[in-house]
Amino acid sequence: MKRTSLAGDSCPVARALDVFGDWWSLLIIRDASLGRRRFGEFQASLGLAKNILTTRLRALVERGILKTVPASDGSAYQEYVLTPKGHGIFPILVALRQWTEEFDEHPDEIATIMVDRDKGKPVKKLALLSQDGRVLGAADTTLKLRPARKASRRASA
Amino acid sequence: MKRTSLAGDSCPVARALDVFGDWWSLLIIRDASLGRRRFGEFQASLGLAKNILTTRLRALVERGILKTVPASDGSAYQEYVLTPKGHGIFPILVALRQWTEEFDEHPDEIATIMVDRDKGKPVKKLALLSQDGRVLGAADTTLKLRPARKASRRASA
DNA sequence: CAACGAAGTTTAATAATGCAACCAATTGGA
DNA sequence: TCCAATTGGTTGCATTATTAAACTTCGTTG
Repeated sequence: MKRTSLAGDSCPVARALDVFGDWWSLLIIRDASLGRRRFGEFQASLGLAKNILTTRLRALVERGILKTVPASDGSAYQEYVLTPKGHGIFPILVALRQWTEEFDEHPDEIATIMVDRDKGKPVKKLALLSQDGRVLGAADTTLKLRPARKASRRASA
Repeated sequence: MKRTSLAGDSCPVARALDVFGDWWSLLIIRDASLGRRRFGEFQASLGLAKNILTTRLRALVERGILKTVPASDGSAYQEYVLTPKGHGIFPILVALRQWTEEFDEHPDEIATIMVDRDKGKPVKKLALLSQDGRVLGAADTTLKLRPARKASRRASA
């Protein structure tokens, strides 16, 4: 079976999914972005098996999403915190959240809303803008082949 | 495996992942948003096993992301197209794409860039704004308990 | 109407997941 | 200081998912 790896794919969506596209990683990242850091915190919050959590944490560290830091409350245990690369996933979490807010069949089951810390008011929907400031929908965009950057650096197809 | 269902979770991120958080669904949705509609197109593009594709397509139809339409080129086969709920996933695809563009170790392997159809220029990064127009980062946001919905007042925007 | 292709289904092997039990090091407490 | 509980795992085993490939069932084509 050997779950097909998407790592070599040329599509950036696939490449992202290859890094954190499994069943648990994004939830771990969500928890981390909410300030959870300890193995036990993740395990209690997510309710996943500990061996799976071990595997996932290791993979996320390996891929540069999380890093382990020695302590924080003085104990000899280690903690898992987001790297900048991990913090960069935040917009994806927001997009997922907003999709549920808009399309879920049971919005009454959603417990939380995202607000800006200053005013406490709900944030606006993520907006995709053109360089001249127009709001773009899916139909207003296209994909173009990435212009070749440096010299000849043709990896695989 | 019995992949634990996230359907009943109160976190909107988990609820979204429950719908299309598996290994293939988002790629199928990506393909659909690029205009692919036929079983064979998806299979050829994604290179996944046909039985898996069958399962995934069925699940996505069941969950209201895709719908089957009778034809389009006159043949008696059916096609799979995005519903509005499915089109709503577009920002998530954009967010995934932009994360890879920013953080991938091998950006030279990314084949395409997203441009606005009018000008052909790259789109800007998704921006999260407060209601008064400030750009918000993860640290500028918090989660609040969703206010209980009043029956008489109108639903929130 | 025979052959071909599209769209699945079935089957069997293999890999990922979940659960529970186990274990070593750390910590807290008496 | 010594012991018990907690933390952070590891190990086995049963269960479920994924995969590739062979097989089926149509519709389409020559």
